Amino acid sequence: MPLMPGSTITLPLPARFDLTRAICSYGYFILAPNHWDTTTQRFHRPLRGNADRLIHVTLSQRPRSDLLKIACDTRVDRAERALLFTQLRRILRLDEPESRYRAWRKLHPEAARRGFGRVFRSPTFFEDIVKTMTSCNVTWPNTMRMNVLLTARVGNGAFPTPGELAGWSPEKLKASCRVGYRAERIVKLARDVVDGRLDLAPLEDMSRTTDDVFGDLLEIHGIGPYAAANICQLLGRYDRLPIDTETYRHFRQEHGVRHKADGSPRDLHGKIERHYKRYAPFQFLAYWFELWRAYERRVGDAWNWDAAKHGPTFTAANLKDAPNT
DNA sequence: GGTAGACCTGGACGC
DNA sequence: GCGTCCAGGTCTACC
Repeated sequence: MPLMPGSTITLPLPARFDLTRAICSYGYFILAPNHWDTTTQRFHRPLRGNADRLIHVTLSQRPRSDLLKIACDTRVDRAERALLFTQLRRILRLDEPESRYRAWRKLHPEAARRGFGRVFRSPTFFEDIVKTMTSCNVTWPNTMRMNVLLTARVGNGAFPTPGELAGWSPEKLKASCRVGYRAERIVKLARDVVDGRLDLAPLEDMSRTTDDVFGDLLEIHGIGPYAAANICQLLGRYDRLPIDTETYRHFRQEHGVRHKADGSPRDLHGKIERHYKRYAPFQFLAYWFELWRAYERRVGDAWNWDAAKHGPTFTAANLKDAPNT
């Protein structure tokens, strides 16, 4: 992505922050419109400025620097700089208190040594919900394709806003972006947000309990137990585990649980929750660190993953027979 | 409360 | 090239 002349701004970072680790920590970092350049180790994506105008940013950090460098492809004013900071703080989880991550590092020294803590997410809560919808009941390469098409055909190069998606019919979205039956759910979500029937702010309220938020998320059409738990972690609530078939596969391979000893899926579900309970309230981070390390042992460090080359390898068919060495 | 079947797509496979 | 099967999480109808 060529850099156009524009503003370069900086954002202070907490001690020990590592941009590479923070970005390359969750699969969404290779979903459009995110782009991680494995050669330069820089992160590109479009963000929204005044009146939702597009601003392409390139993020970089010098070794051991406590400043994030943000190169923009256009000049930004003070108001837009504040908008960019809000979105970037969310992506990098800089809006979460550092004390939480100190507690996490103390609880899990191995993760601390690897610099694993802040897990990548989207610049807006809405994008995280839609990305989660596109990751359900579908293989990972298909999730990647849906996000490419949503970005290209609805968002004109950026991830679509609720307003943009609300203007599409489910039929047109299905045909154009290959999202299948998710089209009706995505459009309904967008329209509910635009029309004020769904207020996302209470879901981001960290003074509420996770059980409360989880229950509200289940009220959203298209969000079931797995998606709600995943959205909880995206909201910074790590005490819920998004357990899916990939979790089952990983747990069986990583912990040597045999099929005969598994019992029913519900039994295995309970076993998984009991296993990670020791890391409360950071169960998700412990689980994800373990799963992410298993992926890296197979295909190399995440910061060298190229979307086109490595994306298609993350399918159950490819992973199920390979040992977690 | 539990369960079966439909939803939708793309890839794998057999012919 | 075509048809069939499969993986994936959620919803709905039914018991």
